[in-house]
Amino acid sequence: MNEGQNVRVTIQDVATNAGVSSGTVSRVLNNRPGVNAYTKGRVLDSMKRLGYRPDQAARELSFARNTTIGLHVAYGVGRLQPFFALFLSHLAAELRDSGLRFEEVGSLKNGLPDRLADGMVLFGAHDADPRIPYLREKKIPFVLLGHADGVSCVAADDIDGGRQAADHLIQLGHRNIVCILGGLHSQGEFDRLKGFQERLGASGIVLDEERILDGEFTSLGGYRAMRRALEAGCDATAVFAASDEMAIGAIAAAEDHGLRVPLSLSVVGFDDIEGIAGNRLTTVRQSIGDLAHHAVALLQDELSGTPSGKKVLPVQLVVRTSTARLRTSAPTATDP
Amino acid sequence: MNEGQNVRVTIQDVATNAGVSSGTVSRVLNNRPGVNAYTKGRVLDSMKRLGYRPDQAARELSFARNTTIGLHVAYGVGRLQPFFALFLSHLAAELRDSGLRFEEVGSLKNGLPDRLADGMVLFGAHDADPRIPYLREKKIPFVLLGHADGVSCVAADDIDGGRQAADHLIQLGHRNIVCILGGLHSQGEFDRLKGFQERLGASGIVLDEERILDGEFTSLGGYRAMRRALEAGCDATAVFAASDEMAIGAIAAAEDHGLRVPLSLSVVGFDDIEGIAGNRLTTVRQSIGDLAHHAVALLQDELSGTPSGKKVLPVQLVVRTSTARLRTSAPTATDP
DNA sequence: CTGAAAGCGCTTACAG
DNA sequence: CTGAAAGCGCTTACAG
Repeated sequence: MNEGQNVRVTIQDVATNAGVSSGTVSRVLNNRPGVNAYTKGRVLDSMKRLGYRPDQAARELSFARNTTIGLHVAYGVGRLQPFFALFLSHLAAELRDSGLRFEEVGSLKNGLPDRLADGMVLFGAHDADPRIPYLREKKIPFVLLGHADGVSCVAADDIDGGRQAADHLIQLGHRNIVCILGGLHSQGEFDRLKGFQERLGASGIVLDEERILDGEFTSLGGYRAMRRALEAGCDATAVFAASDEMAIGAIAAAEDHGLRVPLSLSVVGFDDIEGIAGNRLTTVRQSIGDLAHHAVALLQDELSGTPSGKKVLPVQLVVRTSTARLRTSAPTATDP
Repeated sequence: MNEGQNVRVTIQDVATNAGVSSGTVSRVLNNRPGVNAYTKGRVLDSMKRLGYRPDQAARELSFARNTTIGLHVAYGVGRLQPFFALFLSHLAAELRDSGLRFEEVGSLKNGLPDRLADGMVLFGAHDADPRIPYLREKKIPFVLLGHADGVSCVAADDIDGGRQAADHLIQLGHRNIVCILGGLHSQGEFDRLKGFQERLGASGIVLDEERILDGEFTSLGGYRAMRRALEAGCDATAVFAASDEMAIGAIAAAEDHGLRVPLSLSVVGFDDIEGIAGNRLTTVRQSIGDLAHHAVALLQDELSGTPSGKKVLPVQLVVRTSTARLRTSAPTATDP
C-alpha cells in the first residue's frame, strides 16, 4: 500500500520464505486439513514476518465454485439505519475473507428479490416471510437473519436481552416502567419485549398496553413517543427501548421535559452501537460482527450441502450511566 | 447467477461470437481508443446479445497498476449518516466498474488516515484540512469531497442550492425565515447558508444570528432546534434546513406544536435522499451517484498524472408539498 | 486497427 | 502431507 511496502508480497514470497510450495501456503491460509503442524507453523511465521495480505481478487477468481452471495433486504426495512449499514460492512468483510463475491440485490414490487445469487442472506425477516418458500422452491441456499423453523438462520438472543434489561431495572428497584418499540413489525423487537415482560411478570409487574410506545426505530420517534408520554403524565421511572437510537431519543425527551437521567429516569437501550450508545447509555450489546460471521458460516454449510442450522448469539447488558437505583424520595431541585 | 445463466459468459465467449480476439473485446469494454467503429459495434452487439457481465475479480487482478483506493472519513464525521452510507455504496460501485480495488481506511488519533492506499478519497472536508498537506507530502494522489484550492475536489454546488431554496421561499412570499444547520462545522452547510443569505439579502431580508439554529445534522436535532424556537415564540413562516433529516425533524416539531405544514409553515430540505425526503419534502436535490462518479474520474486523472481539477456538480430544487405560498391572513382553526 | 501470448495471485485436482 | 501445474477471466505490452 504505502510507499515502503509498494511491492506486494504474494503467496509465492511466503512460500519461498517458508521453504514450501505456494499450494501449501494456500492450504494453511484457508485452514484446509492435512497440513503438518510444524510446516503450518513455519508458514504462519513467514506470513506474519512478511506482512502477507492475501489478494482478494485473486482468491475470488480462483475459487472453483464461482459463487456470489446476495444480500436482500425485506421491503420497507430501513437500509439507511445504522444497524443495517454496520451489518452490511461486516458482511462484506466476512465474505471477502472467505473469498466469496458479494452483491446487494434489489426488490421486486412484491418484495421478493429481483435477482438470484448463488446464495442469499435475508435481512429483515418477518413471520411468514414470503422469501423463504420462494428461495426454497428455487433451490437457492440462504440464511435468514432472525428466527424461522427448518431454515438456516442466525439471530441475537433477543429474548435473553430483554430479560437482562428487565433484571437490571428490577434490581435497581424500578417497577414503574415503559417500553419503546419500533411498532412491533420485526421479530427482534417482539422477542426483546417478550423476554422483558417475562421477567417483569416474575416480579409481579404488569406492562399495560399503554406502556408500550411506538418509537419507529429512530431517535426522533423515540423522542416523540417519550415526550408524548411524559406530557400525558407518565410517571415511569425507567424505560427500556428496543434500540439505541430510540433510547437516546427518550433521554433527550426526558431532559427536555426537565427530568434528569439517570437521576429521575433510567434508560436502557439495545444494540450498543458505537457513536450512538456512546459512553453513556446502558444497553444490551449484540455483536454485529458475530452476526455477520455466523451468517456466512451457515451459508457456507448450506452451499456445501450440510443440513441447515440455527445459531443464536449471546447478548450482554453493558451498564453505563443512563441507569441508576430508584430514588426512594421524589427528586428535588436541590439534588446534585 | 440464477439457474438459467449458471454458465458465466466470459470475454472469450463475446470474442468468439463477434469474431474477434479477447483483447479487442477488452479494448471496447474499457473504451480504449483505437478500435474500428464497425468492430466496436459488433462487439457491443455480442456483449448485449450474450448478456455479458465482466468479472470484477479478474479485472482487478489484471490491471497492471495494482491500485487500491481508500476512503477516509474526517474525524468526528458521522459514518452512520444516510448520506455517508449512500456515498459509500456509490463509490464502491464506481470503483468496481473501473476495476479498482476499494477499502475504507481508519483514522489515527490525530485524525490522519491510519494507512495509505494508492489513491484516496477524502470525506468530510473542512477548512485547513490537515489531510491535504499530509497526503501531498506523501505524494499520494487524492480527491477531496468539498472545496479546496489547488487540489482535486468534487462538490455539489451548495451555494447555488442555497440560492435556489431562498428564491423559492421568497417567491412564495416568505420573508420571516429560519435556517437549521448542523453547527457550521462543515463546508457544505456553510456554503448553503451563504447562497441562501445572499438571495435573502438581495430581497432586503436579514437573517439574524438567532435565526440560525443548530440541528446537529440529525432528525432529532432538527426537531429539538425547531421546537425550542417555536416554544420561544418564533413566528417564522418558512424554514430552510441544510439536510433532509433536519427538515423532517423540523416538520415534526412544527406539527407537534400545532402548526400545519405547509399551511402555516413551509420547509425546504437539502439532499433529496429517498426514504427521507419521501414524496413530501421540497428539497434541493444533489446526486450522490454523480458525486461518486466524478470523484473516481478525478482520481483516475490524478493517478495518471493529469493536473488536478475541481468539479462542481449542479443541484436542483425539487418542489413537493412541504412548501406553499405565504398566506396573507393568519391561519385559523377552521381552515381546511 | 487487431491478434497471440504472457501474466496478475490465488486454488485445486492430480500425483507422489 | 506436499509439490508441480493448470486454470480462473481479464488486461496489456508486443508484433504485425
